Amino acid sequence: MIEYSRQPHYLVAVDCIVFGFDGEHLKILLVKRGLEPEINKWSLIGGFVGADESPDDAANRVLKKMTGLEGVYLEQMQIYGDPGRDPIERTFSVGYFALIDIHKYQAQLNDDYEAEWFLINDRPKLIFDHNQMVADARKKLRYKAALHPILFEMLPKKFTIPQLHILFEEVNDTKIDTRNFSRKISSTGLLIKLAEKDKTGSKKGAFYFKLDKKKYTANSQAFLNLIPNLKI
Amino acid sequence: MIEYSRQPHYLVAVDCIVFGFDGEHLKILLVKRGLEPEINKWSLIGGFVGADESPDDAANRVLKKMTGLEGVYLEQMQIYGDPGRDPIERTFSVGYFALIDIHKYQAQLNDDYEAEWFLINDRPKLIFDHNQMVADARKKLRYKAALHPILFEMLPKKFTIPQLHILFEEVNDTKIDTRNFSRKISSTGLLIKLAEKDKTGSKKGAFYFKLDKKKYTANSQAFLNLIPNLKI
DNA sequence: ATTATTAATTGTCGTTTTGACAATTAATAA
DNA sequence: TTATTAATTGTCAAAACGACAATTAATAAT
Repeated sequence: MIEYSRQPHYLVAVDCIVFGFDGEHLKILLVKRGLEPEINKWSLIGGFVGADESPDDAANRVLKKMTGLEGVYLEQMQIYGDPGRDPIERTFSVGYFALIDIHKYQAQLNDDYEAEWFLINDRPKLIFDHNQMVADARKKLRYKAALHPILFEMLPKKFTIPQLHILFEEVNDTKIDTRNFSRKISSTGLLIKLAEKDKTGSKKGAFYFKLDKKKYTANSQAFLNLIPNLKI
Repeated sequence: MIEYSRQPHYLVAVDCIVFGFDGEHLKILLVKRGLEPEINKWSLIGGFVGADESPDDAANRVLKKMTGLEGVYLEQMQIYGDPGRDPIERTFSVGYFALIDIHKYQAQLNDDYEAEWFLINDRPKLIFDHNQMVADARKKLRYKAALHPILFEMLPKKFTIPQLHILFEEVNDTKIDTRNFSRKISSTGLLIKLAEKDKTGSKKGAFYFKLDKKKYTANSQAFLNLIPNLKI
């Protein structure tokens, strides 16, 4: 008879791929690892799941510590649990991706934890299977963002259509026609046009928009087909 | 400094929601639990992750044992890890859902393991958080099946359009217009019409179809929008 | 042999969505 | 006043969509 006591016990951790957008490029937040093995090498932000917290709790705790932010958009990807993925001891890791407004990130934490933002396409090699995690996160972000309005999570409260446009192009690594993009975004009914314009970067200026929070909350799970000619 | 040795260690398990289709209704496979606590109560099929296997390995092992099948369609849902979800000891469980051809299921295993198929809408209460897992699995199955051609995994090699139609209606718990359904399924180009007809259940008979394996493999990740007026 | 019955199969049409395409507008700089 | 630059908006044909019911192929009944 199988009994609990005879079963092997393992460490369980979380690792977060933190995405941000600086107005031009998609970025991820990495830290220099603070413990052996592989100390001082670049890794995802993460930590062990404590005795009294769920994996989601642990991810939120780690995010709070490393970004200063609470209530971040967080999505569980999958569990990474190949034997030997951690050379010291069998460790399972629950992978998450997080979307944050990079401007809310508390920059002093860079020094505190040796954290740094990297361009998604120009990042250092990471420890263990973290490179695979990043690849998986990018794929899942692309998938989800094609169907659901989640990319707003990476923009400030006021943003312009051109900003949103660039973000979509960055995430999907493709060019999107401005006319069709505007029409599609507009047809979601999720945006509210503000009177103010963003004059940085152009003479004409681009109108600011904000999210219609009510509709956004109500429609956050809606299928939207936001990417033309989508193939995954 | 955080060190591995000071961290708590936990049990890690897998639990599988096994879906099948008997031609009329969606069903799930349940077993009477063979160990304390909650022995002899209905539960999902599952087991602990062994020292030398990944969670995917463990899920496949458990599925092989309980259904006799290998290479089953298996999809990881999420990890269940609330403290206290298992009253004996902190245990994480990786939830999977599996789609199998119910006719390939080896029925003698019913007796060997006290396993039984239940209508998805008429099933016993399950142990721990397994009821939540089933609800999550149903939702995820619906989501995935709306976008990707995965329901074929629950049908035999030869199947008819009416069979497929009923399966879609069962999964989505809604009526779907036959004309629009046929057109949409046909437009995927995934089906090959056979000469043979299925005469059971109607005088006219319904033509058998089979999957175009090549296109299926190539398109298994394609977005298809298979459900009309989809809201999730 | 003809008709009745039953379920499978197929077709139409107006509306909406899509994707490919470039001209216009609003502001500042020259 | 004109030039410049980026934001914004419009058209059109093709495809996809959803709502709708008639026809067909087989067997059973008369």
